[in-house]
Amino acid sequence: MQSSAVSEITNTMPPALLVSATYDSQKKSAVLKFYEPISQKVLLWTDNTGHKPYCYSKLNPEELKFLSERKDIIKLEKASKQDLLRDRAVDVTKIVVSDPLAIGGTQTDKSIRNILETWESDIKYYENYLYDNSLIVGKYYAIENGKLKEFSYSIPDEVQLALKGLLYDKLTNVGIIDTKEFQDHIIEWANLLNQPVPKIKRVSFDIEVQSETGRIPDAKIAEKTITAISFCGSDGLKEVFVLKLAGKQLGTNELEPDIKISFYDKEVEMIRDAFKILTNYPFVITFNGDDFDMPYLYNRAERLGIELKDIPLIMMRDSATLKHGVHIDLYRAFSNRSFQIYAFSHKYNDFSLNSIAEGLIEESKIEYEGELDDLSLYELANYCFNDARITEKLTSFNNDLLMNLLVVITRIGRMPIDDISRMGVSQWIRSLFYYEHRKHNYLIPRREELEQKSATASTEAVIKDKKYRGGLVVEPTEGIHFNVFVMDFASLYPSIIKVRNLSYETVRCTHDECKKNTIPGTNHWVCTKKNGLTAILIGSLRDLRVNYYKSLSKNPSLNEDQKQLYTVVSQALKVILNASYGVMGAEIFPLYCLPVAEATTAVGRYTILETIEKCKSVGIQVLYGDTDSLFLKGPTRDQVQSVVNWAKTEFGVDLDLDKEYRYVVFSTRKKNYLGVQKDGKVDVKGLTGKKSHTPPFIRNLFYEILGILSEVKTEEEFSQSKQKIGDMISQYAKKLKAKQIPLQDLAFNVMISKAPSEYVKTIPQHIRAAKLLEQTREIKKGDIISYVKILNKPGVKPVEMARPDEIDSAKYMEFMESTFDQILSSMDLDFNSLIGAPKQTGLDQFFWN
DNA sequence: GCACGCCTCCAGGAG
DNA sequence: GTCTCCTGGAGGCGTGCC
Repeated sequence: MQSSAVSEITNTMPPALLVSATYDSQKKSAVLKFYEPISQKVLLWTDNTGHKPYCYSKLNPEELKFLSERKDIIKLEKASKQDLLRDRAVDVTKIVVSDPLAIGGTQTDKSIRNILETWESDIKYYENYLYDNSLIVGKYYAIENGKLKEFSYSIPDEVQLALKGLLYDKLTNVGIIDTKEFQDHIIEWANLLNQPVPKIKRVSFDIEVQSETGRIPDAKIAEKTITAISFCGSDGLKEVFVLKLAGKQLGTNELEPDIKISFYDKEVEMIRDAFKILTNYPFVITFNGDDFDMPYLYNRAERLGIELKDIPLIMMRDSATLKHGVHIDLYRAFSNRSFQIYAFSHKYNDFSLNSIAEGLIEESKIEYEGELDDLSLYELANYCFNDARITEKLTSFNNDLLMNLLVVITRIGRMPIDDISRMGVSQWIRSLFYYEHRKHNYLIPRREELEQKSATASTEAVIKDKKYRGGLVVEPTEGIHFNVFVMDFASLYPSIIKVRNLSYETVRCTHDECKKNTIPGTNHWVCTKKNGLTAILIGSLRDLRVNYYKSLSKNPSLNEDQKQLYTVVSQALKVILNASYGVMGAEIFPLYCLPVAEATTAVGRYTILETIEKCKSVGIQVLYGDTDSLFLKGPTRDQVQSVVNWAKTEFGVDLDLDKEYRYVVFSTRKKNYLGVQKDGKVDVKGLTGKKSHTPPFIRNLFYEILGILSEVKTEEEFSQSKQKIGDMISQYAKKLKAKQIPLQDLAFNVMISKAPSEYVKTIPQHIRAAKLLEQTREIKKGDIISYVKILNKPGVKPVEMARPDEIDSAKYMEFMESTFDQILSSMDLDFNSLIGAPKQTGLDQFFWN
């Protein structure tokens, strides 16, 4: 008999991490999920305080009397809330109900939010429960005598000391933010974020299913047999189940010796055993389990006659979870753009398990010839286990980086960890803001109340169809520049939000006397009487990251584990802060407020423009700049310091030295440059040669050229390098002309961002190729299409369908020319003369000679 | 009929 | 389903020329 990883809490619980919350529709109560790190179990706790769902109305209880006849209405209660938009108290009626569906159900004639104008009726019940009880997911709690109690680990002295230093640094509080309220927030954040993150016990699993050629099995029907199930646990479990099928070769066992393999005669027995393993772990990890593995297993189990009570899974509208444990679908987590860019620095380009694994952990899926169904049983086992192993490794590399990040973001967003892993930044920030509203008894505004503010934009975007103007990009100074300093403003937009007190309720506030506190370049003004909620929340997180965690993560007196935590916290803050401005300008964000986003970028442009003027006035040449960065040509330390000090006192922003380049090459193009740092490291920005869709042979040539450039130290060496570069390019050009380049290396790799049929306005090249591919296999959005350019008809063909003799070499030469001109033109080199083509006729001559 | 210029769509990237 | 700014390739369409 296996012991379950889960148990119901009766009366007591040792300190455990609050990880998730749900609603139990049978018991009609909120249920909390705790992870207890010593027993490594999930503990369930059902509310015993009688908390009930509710929403608010501005009608008084008398006017709402007609509701009291309903059985699902418990009571109507007078309440007073603070209305931030109008800066005054407001009387409301709290409508308390017995079931969340009474408020937000789909029955249009019954659900209260459909028949009345209501406030705070679009919040999930378990979220309400968390907010009302000031429960913070990711915090430790204990239970004594049936009562929930906060639990805090003590923080090392040197960490507390660093915090004090931050609070007494007066310079960090330029602006009108009230020091006391602001500093209380900082302390509260630090105490929460400094709590240790426990090791989370987990298992990953993966299933394989029989399938027809090119068809993806349907998880809803689950009519095909499950042939293998593999598991990989953080505790060292390595196990794979394989179904013996008639006519299948056994093959030879090439599994690593520590992997346990079991063969089954009956699929249903294999599934039952799989359920035993899954219930034995508090956390279950999958790759695409929401859409495939979990529903397939669930529906297949049902189809094979396993009773519902014996299936430990729960299917929801667009996700899947466990009755007791927590399910994290890594496909959902890694698809989050904020994670992809800010936490994992764009090391993977698409969201397939293989790309993510190659980019982050240098692992890949096992390749096989032919069909999966043709593999021997041992081969299948090996393939299947490898997927589970990679999936687990994606959560454990870098000392459990991903798990730790999720826990820390959970703390900031006050949101269950399974929701954090599935939802975007706008949802995280929504949750954080709702929590804060409840904490201070502020009424959360309805969308319509905020819409009035967003109706009028006062700036015009540079790009057509955009709502407001964004960051400023300085025209680069063309040429090669030696000894270049890159300065950047630390968290510019969050700094602006803090210093200018920006928030939905403070921008264009109701007070007449605030109207003279204007935002440059707009007709907006900002409140001078009250601190903005956004300014406090984002501002305090910004100060923590910039002044505290960045240095804590390098503090030599701390041990590795501690430093690790602070690095993770710093990264989590980076993710949140980078998104915080953007959501203010996103309609899907419930507190969307266009003037806040507009004011933020307007002040950003003002700040960088004024700083450029300041640089000029102290004699520094500014070569380029983009939004929050400045490229300075050979400034002295003193010059830099004077600008830094000026920016701090004038605007309250931190201007930091980001990089020193030995030299930088600019063309006339914005967002396009190449820089070589003092240690020879090459930075390439925006150039086509680097882009992921560029054919490998051009990208390889591009990187070889960068290799040459990284060696260059002086202007003389630079001239010498030109010869080498020329030789290299003409060598590749000759190969191309002679058709010696393998087809694979000629392929453009472009992602299809919607279903092929949805391209109606124009048919791009990769879609033309995809349509040819569709004849043999299914094409979904998110797939990467590999195609080559050919001479005939549509001009493109999928690589696997093309022949070497139909390649359009001239097209490739054109692409090479434009790609390398991006660097060559500003180095005084000409592509055509490099490859030995005559000036006038250029490419044509080169080709037909 | 076809070269061209102009605009739009699309993808990928910087910040 | 955070945002705007920028580049480059190709498709689509109208215009004017032969």
